[in-house]
Amino acid sequence: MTDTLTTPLYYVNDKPHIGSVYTTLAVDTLARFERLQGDDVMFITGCDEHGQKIQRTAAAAGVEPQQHCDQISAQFKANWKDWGISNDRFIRTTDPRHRSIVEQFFQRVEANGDIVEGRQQGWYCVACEEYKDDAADATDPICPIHQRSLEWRDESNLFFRLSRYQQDIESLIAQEGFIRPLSRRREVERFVEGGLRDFSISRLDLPWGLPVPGHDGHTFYVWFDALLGYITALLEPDEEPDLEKALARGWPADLHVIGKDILRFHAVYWPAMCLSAGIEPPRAVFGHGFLTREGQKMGKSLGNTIDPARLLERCGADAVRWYLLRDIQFGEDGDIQQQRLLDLVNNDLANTIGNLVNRTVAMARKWFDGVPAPEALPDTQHPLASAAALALDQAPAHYRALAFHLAAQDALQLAIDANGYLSEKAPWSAIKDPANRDAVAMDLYAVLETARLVGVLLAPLLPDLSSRLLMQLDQPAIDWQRDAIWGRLSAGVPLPEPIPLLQRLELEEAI
RNA sequence: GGCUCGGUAGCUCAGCUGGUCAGAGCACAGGAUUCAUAACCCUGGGGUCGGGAGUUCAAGUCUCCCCCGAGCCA
Repeated sequence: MTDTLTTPLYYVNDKPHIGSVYTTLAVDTLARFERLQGDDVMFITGCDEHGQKIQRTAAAAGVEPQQHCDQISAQFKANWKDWGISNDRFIRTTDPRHRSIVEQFFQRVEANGDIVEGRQQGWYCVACEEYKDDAADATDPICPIHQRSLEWRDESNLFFRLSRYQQDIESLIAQEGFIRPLSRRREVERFVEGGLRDFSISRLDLPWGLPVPGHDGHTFYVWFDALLGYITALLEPDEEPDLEKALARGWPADLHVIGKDILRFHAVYWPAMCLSAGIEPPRAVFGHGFLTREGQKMGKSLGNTIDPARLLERCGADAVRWYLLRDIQFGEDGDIQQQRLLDLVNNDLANTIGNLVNRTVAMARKWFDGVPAPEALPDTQHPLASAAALALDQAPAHYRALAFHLAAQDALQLAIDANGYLSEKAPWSAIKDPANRDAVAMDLYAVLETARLVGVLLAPLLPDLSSRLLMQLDQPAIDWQRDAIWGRLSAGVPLPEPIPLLQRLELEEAI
């Protein structure tokens, strides 16, 4: 059974921004968690490359649309590599196989009687790729989102008969867990209650799009073809594009993770399209919040955007992942603050966790040449074993619920407990009396074992830091089922000289 | 303009169905300690819970109105 997880297929209008990174880091964390659990995961990301907006952006840059798409999507691909994203697929909607999948899908929908011709006239925003509801006699209406003039369109389009799926969609979104977080569900419910209207799925005279089979001059509306990318992505590399084969490789998707702004497309339009084609709708959609910066909305016009590449270079993936996923409740809006990023990364990662490992390994080496081997290993009654059991019990549920901030807390609290335990036992004093040697050995073993479990707990969230941590204990984690258990740390083995897990961040200038 | 979500200590937020709910972390101040990345441990100050009215024996916690922020729609 494959768990299919997706990010949105990012629009190649511009290079990756921090919001795309945020979404992708979250899905990466979930994907890593599931793999550690032993689940078979299909993690999909990619790019959405059609539409008038792309065509015009390319024209403005003086290049062919395909060339533009090649450039931008290559940036996305490289970007995910730099961030260490563990995606299994990177799909581009200009992949030739995608066209074939879209055609097959469309034919099913049409055969089902859900495609009708209609006339659409009104004011259109190219940036939104959407018709607006401004009055026909309006003079020079402006798109409220993009602050740009709308264009008058009057054309014959193909429509998808969404209205036929009113009941199906109502019962789908009523399902527990289909729309998450729960606080976002009502918004969609209200929209659906208002009555679903058929929507246009094609455009005339738009060369940069996939042609609609059997309807000369029509190309698919970007949204119609983009969402199908989730299915195309399931194909094995170089596999012939067959819809059934693709579906067999991991459909339905278990979870689409998206920004809250495109919830409707994923929770309403897309499931209806699937139903029409006789395909199971996705199992769940998670709409997360937006990021602001120092209390302000980020935007080009404000000049306060964050360049992800620069952020990565300055801070490193561990630090950014920790800050974004531990400090912001995934689902809610969040504010990025540089000082706070520094405080949290330095306190939590460098001081609390990093220093815990460093000091404990140092003591173990100094007095025992490695992991101590006390006469009796601390059993599950040990206070740290109880603390670890609690964290190991809670963290999986937190990861599964995409409550990354809570999963982070689970691991962090365990490290805090271990630091507290060290203070309480003060092995550096106790060791001065040879009579205490075995007690100290037991204490240090317990703390090292706790540190190891902190590393295991952090593996999905901070893969790099986690592997460095486990390396220092000479216990690389491979499998959660096997390693997330108290007492697995081998006693009596030598330990390498400790290296600080994470250097404290110092940022003079703004990121 | 309509809908949805949010507005709790300087900052980020917990507070479910109303009665130890006024909390945590960070920041700040003081103390203790030396194994360690000037790290770790302990203690403390600080908020009329966006504003107003109402329901109730009792309201961050319910109702109504208003203000601010975000998203969706018009």
